[in-house]
Parts: sequence; C-alpha cells; structure tokens
Amino acid sequence: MPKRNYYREHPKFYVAVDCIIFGFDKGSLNLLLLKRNFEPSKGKWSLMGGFVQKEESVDDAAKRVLKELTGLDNVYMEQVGAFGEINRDPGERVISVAYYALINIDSYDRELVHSHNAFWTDINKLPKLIFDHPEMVDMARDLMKQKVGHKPIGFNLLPKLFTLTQLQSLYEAIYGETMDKRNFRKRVMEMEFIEMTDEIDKTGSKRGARLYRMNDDVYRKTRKFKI
Amino acid sequence: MPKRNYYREHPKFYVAVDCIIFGFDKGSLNLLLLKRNFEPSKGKWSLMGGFVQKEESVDDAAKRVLKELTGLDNVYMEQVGAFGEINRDPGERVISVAYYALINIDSYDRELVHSHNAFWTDINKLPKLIFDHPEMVDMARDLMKQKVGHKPIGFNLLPKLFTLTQLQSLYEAIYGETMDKRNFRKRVMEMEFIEMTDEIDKTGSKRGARLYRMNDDVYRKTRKFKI
DNA sequence: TCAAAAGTGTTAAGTTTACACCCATGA
DNA sequence: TCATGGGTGTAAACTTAACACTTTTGA
Repeated sequence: MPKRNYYREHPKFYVAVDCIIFGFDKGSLNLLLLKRNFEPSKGKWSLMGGFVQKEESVDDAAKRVLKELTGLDNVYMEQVGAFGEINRDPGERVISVAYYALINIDSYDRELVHSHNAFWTDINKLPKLIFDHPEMVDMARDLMKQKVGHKPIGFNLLPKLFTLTQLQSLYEAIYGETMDKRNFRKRVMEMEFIEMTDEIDKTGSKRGARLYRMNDDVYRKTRKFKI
Repeated sequence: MPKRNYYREHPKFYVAVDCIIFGFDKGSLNLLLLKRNFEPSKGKWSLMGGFVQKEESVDDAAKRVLKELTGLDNVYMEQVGAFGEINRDPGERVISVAYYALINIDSYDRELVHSHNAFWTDINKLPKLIFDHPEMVDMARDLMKQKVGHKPIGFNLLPKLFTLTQLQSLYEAIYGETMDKRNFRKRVMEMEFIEMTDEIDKTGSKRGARLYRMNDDVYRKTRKFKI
C-alpha cells in the first residue's frame, strides 16, 4: 500500500472547533461566552469549543459543540476559518476551526447554558478573551456584518414573527449605526418574502405593531435581498 | 498538570493545506494544477498541497507549499477555509485548509513547476479534480471574485507595469462579463494610487498603450477602492 | 492606406438619501 | 389627554449605465 507511506511520515494535530454564538436582545448584539470553570485557563472568559472526534466531520463537531451548550439543533452556522498559529493554545498545539452561529435568544436550553457557566454578553462590552478568541470574534463579526446585508440570515436572530421596528433595530445593532425608518421600511416592503401577517404585537407599544414573517420558499424563488 | 488530561483523550488528525493558484494570461484566468505522478490518485489532477508540519503554523505551511511549487515568496494568499468531511481523502482522514494565491504568471520557477508535473489550465476548462478540490476551487473563485471588487488585490495577477486594457481584461475574466471601456477607465483614473507612468507598452498594439502602476503607499492613505 | 488597439465626455436612468407629521392606544 | 412607539411619501443628490467616434502607427 503506497498510500500508507505517503501519510505516515507526517505529524498529527488536535483539531478543535470554537463557536461565536450571536444573539440579539433589547437592541444589542450579544455573544454567549463561557466563564471557564475548568482547566486550562480556568476562571477566564472564552468561546465555547470542543475537540473534533474521529467519527465526525469538522462541521458536525461545530454543530455538536453548539448543541452541547444550547440544546439547539438546526442552527444557522457558518465557518469563519482555521486558526493555526503554533502557540495559539499555550497548553498544547491545537488547530482550531471557528464557526459563528445565529440563534434566537429566546429559545435555548437555560439549564445547559447555566451548567456550562455561560453568559450572554453585550458585544460592545466584551471581557478579555483567552488565546486568539478575540481575533475569531472580530473575524466572525466582520463576516456576519458583511453577509447580513445581502443574504437573509439576520432573521435567525429574531423570533419567527417580528415587527419592522425589531428588524431595523437588529440591523442597527449589527451595523453600529442608525438607519432612516422610512427608507428601511421601503426596502423591506419591496421584498416579497418578508410577509405581513395578520397578527399584532402589543408588547412593545400601546398601539401595537404589525408582525411580519420571513418566508424561505418565496425567498428561494428570487434570492434577491439587500438591506 | 491538569492540562495534559484535558487534551490527551482526544484524537489527532493529519492537517494539510491545498493551494488554489491563480494566474492571468492572454485574457483568461488560469489555475496551476498538478497532474499527479505520485500516489495516491496518481495520474489524476489535483491542487498543489502538503501536510502541516510540527514547527510551522498553518499559514506558513501554505506559504511553504506554494514556494515548493513556484519558488515564490511574499505572494498574496488568503485562506478559503477548512475542509473536514470524514472521507474527503479516501486514503486516510485528512483535514485540509485551502488557500488561494494570486501570482504574476510571468514570474515563477518553470523548472520547479515542470518537476512537479504542474500545468496552467484555463479556469473555464478545468479537468476533473480529485477529492473535494472542485469545491475548494469554487469557493476560492467566489471569494476572490467578491474581494477583487473592493480591495486592490487584482494587481497581484499583473506585471508591476500594466496597461488599462490589461487591467480591464483581467476584471472581465474574473467577473465573466464584459465592461464598458469608458466607464472602466473613468473609475480607474479617479483612484490616485493607480499611477500613470511615462512608459509605453508597444507589445499589444502599434500605437502603444500607456503603462500604469499600483502605488501601495498611496492606497494606504485612503483605502478606497471600487471597480 | 488601412487594420487594430488606444483613448476620450455627455446624457439618461436608476438608486440612495434626507426629511416631518399624523395615528392609535393604554395609562 | 397625553406620552409612546407605529406608520407613511416626495423631491433632491448622487451614482451608474449607455453610447460612438478620433488617434496613432506598423505592416
């Protein structure tokens, strides 16, 4: 078997995944971070991570790790990239692949999150993170910020039914700037796949606000999106 | 050392890098591909790749592998992402990190390339590639196409001095569509860091065309680019 | 002298931005 | 009744797209 020789001479590495988990709450983007109650770096803040196992792909490892923390399946995730500096983890050489996830902050397993000592943190008030996790976060933010403007991924951060005010406030949080209400709504209403429902949300105002819904099937027909 | 235990239980993996090497010649984008004269998959077409070693970062491995093939240092490279399906390489489990590189097709080590049995191939007439290399190529193309419009990375594919016709033809090859000559030149001439030289290229026409140059220092002052 | 690539401005269409008031309701 | 967030249209500024002819020169 000539294959054998070809591979055998080379070193092997631990491969990990790290998750940048975005949530949106009360006008702010948040990350779900661990205050580590385990070694290494016990007591410090980090992203949720884990090691890739033999019987799973790297993408599957990321899904598993996300589920271990949040209990959630079928979450929108995207790879940020591989981080491979030699001493990025001072304990051992570990090559890590970062992923970001967009979850609805109202639906996750609070027990699990609590048991991992994880907390939602305002993205503009992040604590110091271990290793190269700050770079992972920065890259994830940039990637997400850039993608959210031309693919309808932001809806993953909202409940199924949302008001246009919520939607605008989400985009303002992501872009870090305010937007014109009339122009925003004009753009949204031109997109057929953002459907008005006949429901009203009375929690945010006395008058109540119309609830909208994102329709994936309609989106797939045109795939046009721009906010 | 509690660290030890934490890592020891986990499996290790071969980690490779694969390079999508772009060149531009006679109006076409080209990739530098290997017709493998070694196992595994001898005789088939593949990207240039190699294994990450103990004493190098993943980025450095990509640079090394690119240099092994082309003899070039200081090449513009960007990570495409990690590819981690379990059976992506049928020989052994290997996790690969793909990078694309932009090189000037007039300056590389022809001996080295020949000794690796590598050939430039028109990107629109690619042979069947092994493993998941077609996906790597597609992702690299998309990434590059999207980046080349708002960062001045395309110049890496051209000689230091280039004509505006060459520049336009490069962008047409990348975008896969023709562009309006006057509009194109208008945009280019508004960018201060694309400097007119006093040299003329007579190889492409009887009349001769003005040669231009990209000035990095001037670019850094504004960082505005849009084609 | 003519073929072949280089070079050059203007106008219309489309897109984006700026901007202010009335509405409905519960407290 | 009034404070609060919800909802609505138009015009100016800017950006993008469409378009055709003259110049230079070597073969």
